[in-house]
Amino acid sequence: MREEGSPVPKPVLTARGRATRERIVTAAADLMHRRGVAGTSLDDVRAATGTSKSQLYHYFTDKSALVGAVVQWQVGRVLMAQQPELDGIDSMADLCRWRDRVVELNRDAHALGGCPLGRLAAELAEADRCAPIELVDGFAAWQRHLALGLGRMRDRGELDAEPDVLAAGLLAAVQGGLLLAQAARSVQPLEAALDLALSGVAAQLAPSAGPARV
Amino acid sequence: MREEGSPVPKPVLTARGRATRERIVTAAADLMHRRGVAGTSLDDVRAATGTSKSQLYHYFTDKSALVGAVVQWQVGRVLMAQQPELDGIDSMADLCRWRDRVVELNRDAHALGGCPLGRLAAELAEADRCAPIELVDGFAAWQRHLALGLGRMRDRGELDAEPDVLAAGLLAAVQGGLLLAQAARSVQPLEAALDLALSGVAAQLAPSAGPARV
DNA sequence: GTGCGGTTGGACTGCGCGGTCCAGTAGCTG
DNA sequence: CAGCTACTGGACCGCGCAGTCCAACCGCAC
Repeated sequence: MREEGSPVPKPVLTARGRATRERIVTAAADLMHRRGVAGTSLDDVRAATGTSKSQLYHYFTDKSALVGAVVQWQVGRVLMAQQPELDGIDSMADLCRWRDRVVELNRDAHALGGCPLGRLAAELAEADRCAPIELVDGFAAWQRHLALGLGRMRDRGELDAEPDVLAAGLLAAVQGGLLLAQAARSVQPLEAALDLALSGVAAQLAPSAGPARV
Repeated sequence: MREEGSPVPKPVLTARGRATRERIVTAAADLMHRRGVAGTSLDDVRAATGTSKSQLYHYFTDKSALVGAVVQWQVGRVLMAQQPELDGIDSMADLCRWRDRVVELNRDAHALGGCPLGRLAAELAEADRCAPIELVDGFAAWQRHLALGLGRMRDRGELDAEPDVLAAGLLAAVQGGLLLAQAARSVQPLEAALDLALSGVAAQLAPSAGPARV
């Protein structure tokens, strides 16, 4: 889904070019996370990166192309931040460890900013226009990672439910929890959301495995 | 929280004035729900309401004041749309009926737009600046309605958990589910989120009551 | 050295935005 | 009727925005 031979001409970049492009994307991602996409002007990005207007338009056709790159970058960053807990899910205890990791990440950020992907999703998905594909793909990838772990649990007979549906519910709990956490400036809603969702997962553990702590 | 003798002079409004003001708020709420706050200009509102610039500034000191009024109006509207299911919660079956109502509302909207409050929250709560008080109050009111119902269940000995925490988790499930539903253009994530959360509530029913359908 | 293409700086443009201002009208009170 | 005030219409302003353009600058190949 990246680096493929796309229909666009794909301008060749030197090492210096790639570095500049990445500087732009990371700074833009940070600004857009803090102030929103609409609240971030290209001049802001220019000032934050010490670049010039022509550079922005050299590497990106327009602002929406930059936003697309930011979305892709944030998807990778969010998934990376949950490693190795996300990919290591193989039991109810692992799931709780992942929960703790997500809460810890939000606590480190002082419950500010919410989820970068959630923020982008809320702002970019308008009623008329569809959410950018990169964003939908990002959520799908996140959900798939969760579903893989839940699938392992099911295959071992520990879990008795559809992994994809559970994963969607867990992801929603994260997003909703982070949204309320940001509004309330407290991690408490995130913890409540995750605990309730995990309790729902635990309720569907196979009887032989017995109940787990939540 | 409304109509109190606030420190601002509170200009007296005639019947006509009130009607115009309400026309502005409702149209602005609709536009901001569809295109976001930043994506809605005062000229858009002006055009949609057939009013003039001076009228907007006659009833609202500036755009942020209009946004505040929109938030308050949406809070009322969202809570109203869930009546009577929201206030009638008194058992696990009632909770499921409320779930069905929320899903139905989103299905009617073709899974577009998400929750008006969620959208406003994501856009207005920036990392630096706090979310508007009206919005935080709105979420708190919503959570309180849920907690009241859960509290009734607990008082009857049907439920064995903290109503406030459960309510926060449920609200997060709604918000996250709606966010993902909007991104995916499908009610499925919302259903998964609510089912998982309700399963978590069911898991905390008092033993004597026995498990309920989820 | 020369040539060339990726790269950079920054002035410039057109426009849409939030916000201001003032003159005019509707509608109520006496 | 007069007079007051809420209300309305619309021209206007300054600014910040996305996007354009062109001249210069590297750094590598030969």
